[in-house]
Amino acid sequence: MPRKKNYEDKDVIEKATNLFWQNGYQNTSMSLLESTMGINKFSIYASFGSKQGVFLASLKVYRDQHTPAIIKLKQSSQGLPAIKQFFYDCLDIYHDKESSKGCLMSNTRAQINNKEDAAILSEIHAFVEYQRQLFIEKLIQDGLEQTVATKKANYLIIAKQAVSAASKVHPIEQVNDFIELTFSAI
Amino acid sequence: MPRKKNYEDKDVIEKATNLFWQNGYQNTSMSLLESTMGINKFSIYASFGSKQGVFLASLKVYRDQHTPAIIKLKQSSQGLPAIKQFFYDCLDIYHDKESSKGCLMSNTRAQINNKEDAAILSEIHAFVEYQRQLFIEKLIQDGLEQTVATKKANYLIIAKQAVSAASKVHPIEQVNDFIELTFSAI
DNA sequence: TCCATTTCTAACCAATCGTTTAGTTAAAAA
DNA sequence: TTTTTAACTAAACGATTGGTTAGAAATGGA
Repeated sequence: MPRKKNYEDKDVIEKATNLFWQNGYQNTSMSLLESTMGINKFSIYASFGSKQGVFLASLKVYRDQHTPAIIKLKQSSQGLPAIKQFFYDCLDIYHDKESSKGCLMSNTRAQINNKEDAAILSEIHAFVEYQRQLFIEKLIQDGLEQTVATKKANYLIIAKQAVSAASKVHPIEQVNDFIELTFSAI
Repeated sequence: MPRKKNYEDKDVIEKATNLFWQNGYQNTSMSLLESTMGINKFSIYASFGSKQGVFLASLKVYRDQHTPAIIKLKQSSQGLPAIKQFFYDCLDIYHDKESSKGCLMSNTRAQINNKEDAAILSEIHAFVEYQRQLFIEKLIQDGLEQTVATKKANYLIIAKQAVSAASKVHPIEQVNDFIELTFSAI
């Protein structure tokens, strides 16, 4: 009996994701979201509850973009080389015609320090922790001991953060060199 | 003939520096600066022109805090080991009773994306580029070729960014491990 | 056709942002 | 002591922030 929505949550949240990715959470205002998503503030709040709600939904969209690369890594028979390939696959995700926007998760963690954004930080932590566990799994698959694998996974997680930050500032060749040298260390 | 100022620019800008370092540029409001610096908004604008002016002055204070570590690196007879020591010296600067605030320059570069903040980004770029050149200089001192030294310096600059970001999130032992593995690669 | 229900538009809210200004106070030159 | 000049206080500026709401428009079952 009610009136029908003339937009799909999936469609508008994808536009929001790209906007957050470009501008960051704080630098993306509700009015900008309004015009980019193509729907009214009322509709945004009806569908997502708050600006943070829109962002959390965007993080899920962003997370899902990694699923192919994650599956590829998970199912690889190789260990360390597959992790390196995963670095390059993610680097591809960061890039968007000529320039890199970096990793939305890493970007956000660097921009947020309010306590009220705990839900966001927790989502980011889960994203990173999942990858860390996956790295450990693959390194053990290579025959490494648990403690050694963990240490190297910690190293790789920090290095991956660096790849995200560096891709936004440094030329792609320097980022590639960084990845190669990073993996030559272990 | 005029009335005397009852504050020193040097004193109030030091307080502003710590505030920016804790909260970031955008999350530090003029009212917060007012109360922390202990002077009125009028005085802030009289002395520094704008919020960006306060921040640029803060960046200079921050830069100067690195002078001892820079001199130590510059005058060292060692090459790569001295650079590693420089990493640890900077890590000390980031730490402030129990927790790390990271590098103010790195933090800011990760937080800023407005075009109007070009002056800030240029200051940061100069800070980083100076260190990159210094790394190249020390690596050549080790007997490396120019091109090889440059490649390794690029790697180290990205790694140093990573140290800053990681120090804010990961336990100190993991950051130390990262530094050791980073330098074992070259 | 009427009614219940939901989405839409558009104006509006209080709070806060960085910045400015009118008016007062203090201090040194005259 | 008077005058001049700059530093001070405090209030307000217009713009923008995230968020709300009243009422019109649209839908489908009765």
